[in-house]
Amino acid sequence: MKYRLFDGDEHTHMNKNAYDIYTYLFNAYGPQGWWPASSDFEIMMGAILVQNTKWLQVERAMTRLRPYLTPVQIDRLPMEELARLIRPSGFYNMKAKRIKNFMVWYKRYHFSVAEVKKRDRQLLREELLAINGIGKETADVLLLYVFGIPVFIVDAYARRIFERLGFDMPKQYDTFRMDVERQLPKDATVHNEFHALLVEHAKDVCTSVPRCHKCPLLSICEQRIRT
DNA sequence: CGCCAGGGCCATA
DNA sequence: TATGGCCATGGC
Repeated sequence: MKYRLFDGDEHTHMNKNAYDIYTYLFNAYGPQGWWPASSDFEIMMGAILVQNTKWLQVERAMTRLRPYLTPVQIDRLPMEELARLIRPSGFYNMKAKRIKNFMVWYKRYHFSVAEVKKRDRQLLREELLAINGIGKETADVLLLYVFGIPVFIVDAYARRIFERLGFDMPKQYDTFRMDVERQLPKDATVHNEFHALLVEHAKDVCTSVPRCHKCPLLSICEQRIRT
């Protein structure tokens, strides 16, 4: 038996589960104040470094990278040197190249977040996705946490949590993303917190795939239609 | 020891 | 469209 997340009329209360989950998590954990970085550029680097890696490894890499943590310096850094610095994050050759690819794009905006923000949202997402090494999740992290655009980030944690709660999951990234976005206010702050809260919840209690019967979130989700 | 983490690309069918 | 191999470190 599975629960359906996104069936029915989107204007009925039956279709507000994503927002109910958000509300529960926010009340349980409080505001998270993400992304864990002290500058926009650090968020950009972190977004790439965290690909399929634990955050602890990103912190190690970031510590080594911090003396060079400005766009101009990273842009100047030889690929081999960059790879050496970010080694603890794993996949360091790939990621060094991906950072370089990203820098080529960012340079077109004169390393200015304000410049990028002038761009149309849809176009901006497409531009980011056109960079080799920037996939949908990484693009959405940048859109949300750097450029303040309200998007739902579909990561392994989000999939795992919704899966564990018994939802019949959309397979496609954008399908899942848009289904959730439809249920939340188009507010960057809400999406910012939601993603952070899902990560927090995942690290807290939802640490493995098998279904959890104790999670308090289940009582919220059980109000849903059964299939 | 083996498993896997806040992915993404590319080749193949 | 959908898998599978690949990239690589460090914690458990």
